Amino acid sequence: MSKALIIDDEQQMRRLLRMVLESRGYEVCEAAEGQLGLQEAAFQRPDVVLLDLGLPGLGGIEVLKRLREWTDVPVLILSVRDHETVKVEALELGADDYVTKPFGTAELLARLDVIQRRRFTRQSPQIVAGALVLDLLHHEARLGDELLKLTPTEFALLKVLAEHSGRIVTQNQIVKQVWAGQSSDPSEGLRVHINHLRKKLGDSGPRIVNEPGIGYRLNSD
Amino acid sequence: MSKALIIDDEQQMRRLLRMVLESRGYEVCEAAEGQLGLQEAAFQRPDVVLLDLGLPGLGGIEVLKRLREWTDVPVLILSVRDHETVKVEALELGADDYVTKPFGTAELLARLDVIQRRRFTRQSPQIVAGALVLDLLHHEARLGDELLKLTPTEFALLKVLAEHSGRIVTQNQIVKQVWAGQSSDPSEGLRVHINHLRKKLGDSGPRIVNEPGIGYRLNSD
DNA sequence: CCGAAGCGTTAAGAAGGTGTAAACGCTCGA
DNA sequence: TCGAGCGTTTACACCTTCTTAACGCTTCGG
Repeated sequence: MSKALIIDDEQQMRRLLRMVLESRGYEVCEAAEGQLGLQEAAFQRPDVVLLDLGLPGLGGIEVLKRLREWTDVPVLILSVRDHETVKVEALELGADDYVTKPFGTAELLARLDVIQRRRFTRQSPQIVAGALVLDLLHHEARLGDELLKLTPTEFALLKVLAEHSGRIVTQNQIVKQVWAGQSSDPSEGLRVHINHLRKKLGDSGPRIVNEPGIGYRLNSD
Repeated sequence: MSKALIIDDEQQMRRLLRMVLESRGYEVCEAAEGQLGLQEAAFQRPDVVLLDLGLPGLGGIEVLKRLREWTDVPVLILSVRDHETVKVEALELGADDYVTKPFGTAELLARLDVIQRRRFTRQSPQIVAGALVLDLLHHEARLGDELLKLTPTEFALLKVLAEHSGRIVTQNQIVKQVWAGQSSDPSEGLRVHINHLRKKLGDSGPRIVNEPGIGYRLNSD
């Protein structure tokens, strides 16, 4: 049986959600405030979290952020606002889906189903090259424990190199994949981005070595 | 789960293909136009591409050509035409197989299976001459376990020699292939590059022997 | 024996590719 | 409207690679 954690300050909403969820066979626990929600999450280890964005005190976004620091539990966002920015922010922080109040119970349950099903099949597609790990889903690059701060172009570039880790990738291949379908000729700028990447990768991690006249190679040792 | 990319301008065809593929467990993405198809291919990284030859705008042949500039993803050609010439052209450009519309779903799936199975067993085109292995795709030259560090010219030169391993290659032939399309006359400099190659090949591996007045020969023993 | 032709080897200048920093222009959000 | 972040361009120093030239060696025919 799955366990669900509700974090919402309105008691009425909590009661409604509890009824719907219990009727569906969920075990339910609640928290009326952000800080308590985090404690409950750590203590109860729910299988899914329903999080209201309009929390007093510690806001929903902040709760989600702290939650994501240590767990990947699926989070379904509840909000009366339909501000696109907040929605996007929440999803980028790793929320799994979003429902706008008021919502029908059918819609809620449907989205929960999707999340739960995804949970078992999901594992982020990722590319590993030595200590370097690229999480394609979350657009994250890690070097050991450290989270690299890469621009989109840098990420795409590193992705191409890491996909063929240890082998040469032609400059042509790199340009075609990173700048797919663009008319401008970035063959000059490629060197600049390589330079940036090398700086961010540092001295200890994998190295990007040049094969003069041909292309680049990512050496993961 | 494998990911398939459909590039076809007819929506009906795309829908049909999507149904068939998804029922087989493929994850499907689509593009209705050639240029978009190329972008999708770069972005989505499909495991197989289904490409219609009769595309408006950027034609199917052209799409295949550009695709092959940077990826080896298996491509299955779809076409209403049964023109032998186009078929041959596509296959020579590196298409993996060909289905003529209208086609049965069984036939389509069978060919996809073949392509997918081949994908895992396939290896880069390479030239072998004794202990020397030239990987043309990755621009790598190996002598036993050792990776040779060759300049582009040296690699091209060694490639010509290795292709005709054990046979004489005329100086003329060498120059024509290595310095194809260049105006300068490097017939003098050839000796220098041969010299460099011999040094890098060492004493134990294959030897480049001279046939006075004629050309060179690569002896793989 | 001698000279010429072809080849191997080395060195040095020329050409082109690469690393790096800085400046510019663009987009997007505050 | 402004500023931050990012992509791109530009410029220049540096290094690799290519080419050219020179010289000594071997071979072969006169």
